[in-house]
Amino acid sequence: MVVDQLSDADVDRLFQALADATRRDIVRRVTVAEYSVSGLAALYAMSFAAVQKHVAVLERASLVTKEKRGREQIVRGNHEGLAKARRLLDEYEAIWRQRAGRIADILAEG
Amino acid sequence: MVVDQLSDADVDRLFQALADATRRDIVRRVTVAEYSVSGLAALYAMSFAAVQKHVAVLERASLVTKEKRGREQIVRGNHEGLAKARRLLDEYEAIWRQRAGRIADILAEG
DNA sequence: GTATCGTACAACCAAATGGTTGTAGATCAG
DNA sequence: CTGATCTACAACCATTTGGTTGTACGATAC
Repeated sequence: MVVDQLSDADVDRLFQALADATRRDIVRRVTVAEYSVSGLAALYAMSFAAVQKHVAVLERASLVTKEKRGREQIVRGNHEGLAKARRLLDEYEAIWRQRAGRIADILAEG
Repeated sequence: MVVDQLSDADVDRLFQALADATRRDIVRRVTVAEYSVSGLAALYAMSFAAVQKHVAVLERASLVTKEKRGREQIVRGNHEGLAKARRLLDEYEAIWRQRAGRIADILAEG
């Protein structure tokens, strides 16, 4: 049962966003607690602009959300994006199990 | 409980490999049935060499395996890679649920 | 008001990506 | 043996990516 209405481009963006260690670390951190962009930037050995770009990539992939608070931009984990990624991998697993089932059937027949 | 011994680079390769629609399609197909590299190449509007590169990316990410049979190279889905990716997302989900639990606790206290 | 902080964004650069064509080595068919 | 098929890989090209520095602007502190 296909539930999500995700275009190929959406899925590309999702996995692409997850394909970087710094971004995965950001996702973990903002899931546990709130961070401003500069708060995040302070954690990594790279420029503010670089971290800001990473956050933008995660936002486009629906893995985090940003909310303006005063002059800060608060970054939070977005469960929806993560859930979508998981559901996609679940579909692949389902295909795999079907295949395993068919093989078992064939062996049972033979 | 962390089970896998995956380096950041391994995880990068995994998600990077999944971040392309052609490659995801290849993974689905070779999970369902066996294909030679040229058999796969016939399915897509791109050169044999391009498809071969995609297969190589998937192989490095442990999402497919190749096995020589005569002059053909048979490509099959590799469940291990897929399972690793899923387990990673499961860990993220676990972090999310812990967070949700903490929030529930705070609300219960307050 | 002025200085500072947090953010956004442009311009730039090196490296990686996703594609191409061409060449060459194995393997199989006749 | 010869020719066709399957694969691998190099060289090349355009675009994207992940980083940099610099500039600009709104919000805050003094």
